[in-house]
Amino acid sequence: MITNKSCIIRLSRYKNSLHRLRALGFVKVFSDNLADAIGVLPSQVRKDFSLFGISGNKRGGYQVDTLIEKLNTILGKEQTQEVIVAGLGNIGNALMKYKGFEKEGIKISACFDIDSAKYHRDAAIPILPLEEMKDFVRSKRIKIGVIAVPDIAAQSVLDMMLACGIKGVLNFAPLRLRAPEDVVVNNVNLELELENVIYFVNAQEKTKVG
Amino acid sequence: MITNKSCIIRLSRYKNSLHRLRALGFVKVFSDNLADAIGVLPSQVRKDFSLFGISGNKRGGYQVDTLIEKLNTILGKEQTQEVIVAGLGNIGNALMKYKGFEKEGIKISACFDIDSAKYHRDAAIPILPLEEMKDFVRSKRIKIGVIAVPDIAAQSVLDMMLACGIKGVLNFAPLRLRAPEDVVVNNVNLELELENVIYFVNAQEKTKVG
DNA sequence: CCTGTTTTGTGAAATAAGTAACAAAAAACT
DNA sequence: AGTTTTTTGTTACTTATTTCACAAAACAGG
Repeated sequence: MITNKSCIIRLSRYKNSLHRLRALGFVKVFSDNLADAIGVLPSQVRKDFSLFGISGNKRGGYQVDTLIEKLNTILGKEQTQEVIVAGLGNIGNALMKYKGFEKEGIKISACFDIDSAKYHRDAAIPILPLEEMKDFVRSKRIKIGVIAVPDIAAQSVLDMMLACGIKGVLNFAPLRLRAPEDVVVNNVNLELELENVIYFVNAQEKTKVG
Repeated sequence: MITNKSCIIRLSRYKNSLHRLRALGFVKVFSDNLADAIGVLPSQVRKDFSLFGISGNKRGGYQVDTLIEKLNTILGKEQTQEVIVAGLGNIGNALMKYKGFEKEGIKISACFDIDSAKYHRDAAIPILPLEEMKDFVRSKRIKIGVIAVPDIAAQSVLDMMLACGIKGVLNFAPLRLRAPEDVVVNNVNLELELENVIYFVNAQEKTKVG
């Protein structure tokens, strides 16, 4: 099992670029096309592929269709992935309306919230009470959850998800959650991402002056 | 200038943890408290601090207040950072309503969109036509922008921002944007983050079986 | 004031990640 | 058919990041 997160992220990027290239009429690509597209060196592309046993043709490059298929297999996208969302605040709402997931084979199957005013059982994406999470997740064998609840509730929602059998979580709450080793927690922290930009802009300014 | 992005991200995390620790009554902390809080080793904490010339007291640890101040200085947070947002779709909307920024000293000064139905000049955060970006950004000397527009528009919005003098961008569009070397572009791609979780969950499953 | 303990700060060692280089394969051209 | 060109796949090299280890400083207790 490859544990290098940035390598997996690159695979996703290759895949995205390949979709665009295919739309432009490309039937085969070379490592330097992909490298250009995502901003790395061609040798990085070949190395990444080599790690996952993806091979092309010497001088012939890679067949776009085959490559996309292989990447989808590696990334676990042969079938639609169902996920649940906890928390129907700003972020939860945006995620539910977000069009980007569907075309990537990701389906939000339900949203869970604590506020009964928000429940909407018959919506395209049903909004259910937290108490129903266990039944829902177990019956549908869902493995992936998104945490979009306020900080204070995040750990208890994670614990609830774990109890339901969820094995991977995307966490938007800006704190470190405790989970067993075999559970994947990926954090997205918007303040932090912005702070990062701010730091580098300031640092840039300083070096320019000094 | 330190160019190690993950190091800067850790600094932000230390700062966030320190706020929580302070709220709990901590006056001083040790490297292993912070290490625990963000999930790294104590030596990593000390090394990060050492890189930025942050020092504590041997045996006495670090004063929480002083440490927060130093981190804020490094992260460029002595004064409120103003940012603009382009695109009032799902993500743009969520960002504008999001409470997390304010307490981090980040202020969304305006939002720009192409759709005249959305304009709202007198709102707390004004929603303005894209054409007004240049005047607005220049008069307020804003350096940071957020791109939350559809893929196809992303590059042209970035170019517009660059022409306004924006020096750092947080990009939510799932493609690589071209920008000069001295401009910071930080990408947040939600599909990709989820795909990453999906990959590791699947990989976990496989190793368990095989 | 001395001894023992704790915790920092840093230079050295280990690990991980990225880059370069080149032989081998495949296609194109003559 | 042979030669040239192109592009992969992999090994070796380089750079970056993390972890270890320990001396030096600071405090506490007798």
